[in-house]
Amino acid sequence: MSGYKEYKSLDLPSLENEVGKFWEEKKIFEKSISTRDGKEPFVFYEGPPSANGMPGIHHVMGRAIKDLFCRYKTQRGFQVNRKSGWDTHGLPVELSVEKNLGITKEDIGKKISIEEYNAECRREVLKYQDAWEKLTHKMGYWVDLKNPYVTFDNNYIETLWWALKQLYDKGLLYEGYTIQPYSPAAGTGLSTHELNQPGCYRLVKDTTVVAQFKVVNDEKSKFLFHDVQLPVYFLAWTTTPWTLPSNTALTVGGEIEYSLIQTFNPYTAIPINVILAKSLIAKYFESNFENAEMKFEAGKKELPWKVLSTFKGKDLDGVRYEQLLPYQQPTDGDAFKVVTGDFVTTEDGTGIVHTAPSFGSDDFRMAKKYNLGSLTLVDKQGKFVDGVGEFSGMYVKNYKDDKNYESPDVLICIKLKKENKAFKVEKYEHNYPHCWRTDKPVIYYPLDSWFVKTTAAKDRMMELNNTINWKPESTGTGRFGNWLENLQDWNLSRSRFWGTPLPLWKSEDETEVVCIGSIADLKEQINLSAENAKQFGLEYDVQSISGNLKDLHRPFIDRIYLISKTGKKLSRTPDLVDVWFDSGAMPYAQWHFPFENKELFAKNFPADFIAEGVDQTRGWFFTLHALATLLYDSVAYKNVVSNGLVLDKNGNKMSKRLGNSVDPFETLDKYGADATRWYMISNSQPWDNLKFDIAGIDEVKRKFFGTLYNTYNFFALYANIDKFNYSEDEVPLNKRPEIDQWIISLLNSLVKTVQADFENYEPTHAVRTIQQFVDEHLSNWYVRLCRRRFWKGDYTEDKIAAYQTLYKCLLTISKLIAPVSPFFADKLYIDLNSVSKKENAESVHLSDWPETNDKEIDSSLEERMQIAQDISSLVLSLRKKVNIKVRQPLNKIMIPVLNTTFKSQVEAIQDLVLSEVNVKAIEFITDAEGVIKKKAKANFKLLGQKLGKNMKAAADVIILFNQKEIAELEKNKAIAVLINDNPVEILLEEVEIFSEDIPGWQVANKNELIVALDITISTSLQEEGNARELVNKLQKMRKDGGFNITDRVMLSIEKHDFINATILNFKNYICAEILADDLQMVEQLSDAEVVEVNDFPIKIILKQKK
RNA sequence: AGUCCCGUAGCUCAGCUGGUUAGAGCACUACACUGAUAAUGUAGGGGUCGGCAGUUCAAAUCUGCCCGGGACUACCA
Repeated sequence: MSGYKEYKSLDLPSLENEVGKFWEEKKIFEKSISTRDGKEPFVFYEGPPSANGMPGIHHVMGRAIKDLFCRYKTQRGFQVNRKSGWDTHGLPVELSVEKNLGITKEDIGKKISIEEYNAECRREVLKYQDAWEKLTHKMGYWVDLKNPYVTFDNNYIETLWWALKQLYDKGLLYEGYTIQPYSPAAGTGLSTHELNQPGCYRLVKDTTVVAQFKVVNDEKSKFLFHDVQLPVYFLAWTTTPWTLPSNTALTVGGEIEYSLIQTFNPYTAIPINVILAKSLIAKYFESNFENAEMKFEAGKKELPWKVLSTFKGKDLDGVRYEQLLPYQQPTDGDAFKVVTGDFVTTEDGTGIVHTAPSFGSDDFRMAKKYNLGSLTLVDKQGKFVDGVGEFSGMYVKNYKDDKNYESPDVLICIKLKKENKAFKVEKYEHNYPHCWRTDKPVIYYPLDSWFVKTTAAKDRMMELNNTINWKPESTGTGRFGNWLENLQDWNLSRSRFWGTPLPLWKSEDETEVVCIGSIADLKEQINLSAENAKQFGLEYDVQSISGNLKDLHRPFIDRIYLISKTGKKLSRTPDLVDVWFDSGAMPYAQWHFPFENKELFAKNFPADFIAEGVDQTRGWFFTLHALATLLYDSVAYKNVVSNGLVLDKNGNKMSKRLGNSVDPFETLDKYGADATRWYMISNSQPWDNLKFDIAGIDEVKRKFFGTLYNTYNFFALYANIDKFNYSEDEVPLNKRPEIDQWIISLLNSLVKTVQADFENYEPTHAVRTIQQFVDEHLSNWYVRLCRRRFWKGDYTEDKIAAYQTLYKCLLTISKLIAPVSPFFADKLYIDLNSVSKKENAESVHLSDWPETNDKEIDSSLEERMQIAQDISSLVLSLRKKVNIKVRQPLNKIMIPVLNTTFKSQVEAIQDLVLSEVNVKAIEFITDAEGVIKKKAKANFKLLGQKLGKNMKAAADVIILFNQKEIAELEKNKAIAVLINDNPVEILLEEVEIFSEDIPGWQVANKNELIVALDITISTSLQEEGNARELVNKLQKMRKDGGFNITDRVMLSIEKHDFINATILNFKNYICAEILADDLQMVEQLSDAEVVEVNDFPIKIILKQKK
């Protein structure tokens, strides 16, 4: 029979390689699903990564979390399908293609055809697929890579169309002309997601101006001119002076108080009256010069001012003013008047907001509400259109990196200053969004877009969100909840090339719109178009148009046009769909639902579990949720883990630029996936950021895997000698020694804890608990104390019990760690099981989660063992204090006992302790002898509630209780005392009674436990100590001599006064320990080895018996 | 600017619903032990629990404000 595999060293990477090959050959992953056929599914959705970039170490983190719960659920008996996916559309792909080809957006369709361009994107997008798959295998992430969903797939797109059509039919898809972030440099609108790439908002210094808008004196405004004949101006602040030519209104807050102030223009010194929010006066005027003499020179600081009147914003409603920069006038509505809006604040500016409907969304809203006209005097390239005087053709920001660039912001301010239209011009530092791709400032610009009316389902989305189990909870209620509360409609349109085309066909006059929900639908529309065309005598070649259906991307789809029944030509709206729609619709699209797999979909919706980075909260987590709510009035996922970032060891973000990023392949190659995964999961909660330190992986490897490996090797070594293969009947637990019962009890508790933690998506606690069990309890206590049981004596029931116990612990551990460290776990499982054949699973990942047995949990035993460990630790520390090595036996330890339960607890573990600390006996000291002095201490928790304010005084009283008082308390279970002159009865259970030091002994204590050690060494103890020392040296000689553990030996020792008696008295012991068949004392030994035994040189010859 | 998370030993982190010597591992130092040996044990130093206030008999723990780090959100003129 071949025994348990023994190992020379722990080499995780090569072990993983081997296990990985085994999984592949035996199709273990496939079996982990197929063997669960018919079982309850546990539905997991894989968030699709984009394979146009290399995977990073944070992907290992994210995937470790996903993998561990899927594996765990499999062990629990669920069937866990894991379809992989690739996110293939979107700007990042397009941009890297542009970069590769050295082109810009404007070149597409000119220098390169859309067809070629998109073909390039298709190639680019899976550029690193190999690397991703390699990482997947290497890190042991189990996901079905053979049948991934790919978002550029026609089938996938068809489902997206279906979803869009559903929304369209429900009236949840609409077209709107709105103000959106727009990057003139990139020539595209930007999504909020893109705008919120890290670093997009940057502190910039802009030239800002408080402009003067001259009030028209008429019926409405005459209250402003009542006292004075001076011109009156509204003061309005802007950080974007370039929008001033497009100003068509001013917005005030209806309830905000405004003041009319008499003063001078600081630049021209022309006497003026100005209007601004009362609470902001101090921002522009110094209190020193209030009501000063009305005299001012340009450039001086002493600007006199005087409040003439104060009124509410609503009084200004409808007041007209003269256009500030009259280059062009709006034709689409009223203009140049004051309106009221609730968004106005008095935090900065003047409380009067310059309103340019084309360049701000609040502005746009005001324009809609008050039917204001608009001026769009900047084109899509970001330059002023013709007809804006000297500014015509100028770029509003330096988009072209022109060295001689002059900012229109500055020029406009200069102009306004000269014309007595600027009250204050200054540089101002503020956050402003920039295009993440071009680094250039974004402007807000009116664009036509299609929206999903997510606001319609806002309340429902919030309700459904409350049913989702978020880890951590705060992300769900806080970050996600707040986001839902402030929900805006979802802007779907993207004017790009590589992505899912919007399935909308429109007539040129925009009166007719068709939304297509499937390829069949489109075919039908094409056939209908042919009929309609015939009716109107138009040409329409069904064949050539249908030829464009093979690939639903642009440009083919754009070539399809339709003819409506009124004879109008309908062309496709050229926009693409936001890529987040792609991934948000993956629950449906991954199955090509509803065109195929209806049942499969029904079984796999919603997901039980998803996990991604916290940065996906407003990304994937949102789009999944929004679409599920809108389409199915359901959540898309029931449990979601949002993990934090992986930072470098100093807590900085990893970036290629800083050179502090960690290569996942290198890490996995060097340390292995198991150690890396274990480190990541154990080091910090998944939702906290991980400060990734390579040294931590090393520690995990040594501390955890090293210990576990050592424990296994220890087991294998002796089990092989004894040919233990678990063929014997199970030794009943109650027939096994206490220590076996104890470790089994702990093991049961461990399984329970770990199981609960995994169920609650708390992997970190689970992993730490396992680690503690393996290190502290299994290795450093159980194995350490039981070593002799394994290598001493015959193959008795006790020995079998020891093997069975340790085997069970190891096998159970292999199952518990399988979700987190799948390779090592499987190796351990297979190595154990291949000899015992106790289980019939081929791999730990096909095995079932261990059962727990509450009857095997014995908390009083666990408590006892804790006492044993404490006593041992105290005795060892005492030995250390007096410098007596453990090999030197001592007579006794003494322990004061204050009650009988404690005494019986110690008696039960007496033998363990005695052999552990090498002492002959435990002596119990009771207070009957009067040796120990009792003390009492308040139980703060109990007494605090009872006494409240008197707690402190009571504690002081109790600690001073004398022996008599304590005796009374113990006898009567209560004692009456005076606390702050109040009579109070203190109950026995409200105090803790402990003993003070034992006078005259070497004592040590831990909390209430006190241990004293008798350190007198008699001659026989000394001899025994010598014997043990000698045995130790002989064992070393055996080992150095390369003897096998089971080899028998012959021993000769040269006589020496120091050792003669020892050998005489302990001959049998010595021989037994070192497996000597013969021990001879000789007068003189030549060629002998000299060993020091307790400082005396002893000559010895040790020979292997042939 | 708002929302959320984090701040405990040199490092990485525990410390649950407030309760009296604030813990563990790593690292460091010293000493032991050892047929699990590229392990193990014991002891030691090292903390104003980010700061300030409040609630309470009692605060690392609850509340408020502030500081520092991070994430997310944001047209704030």
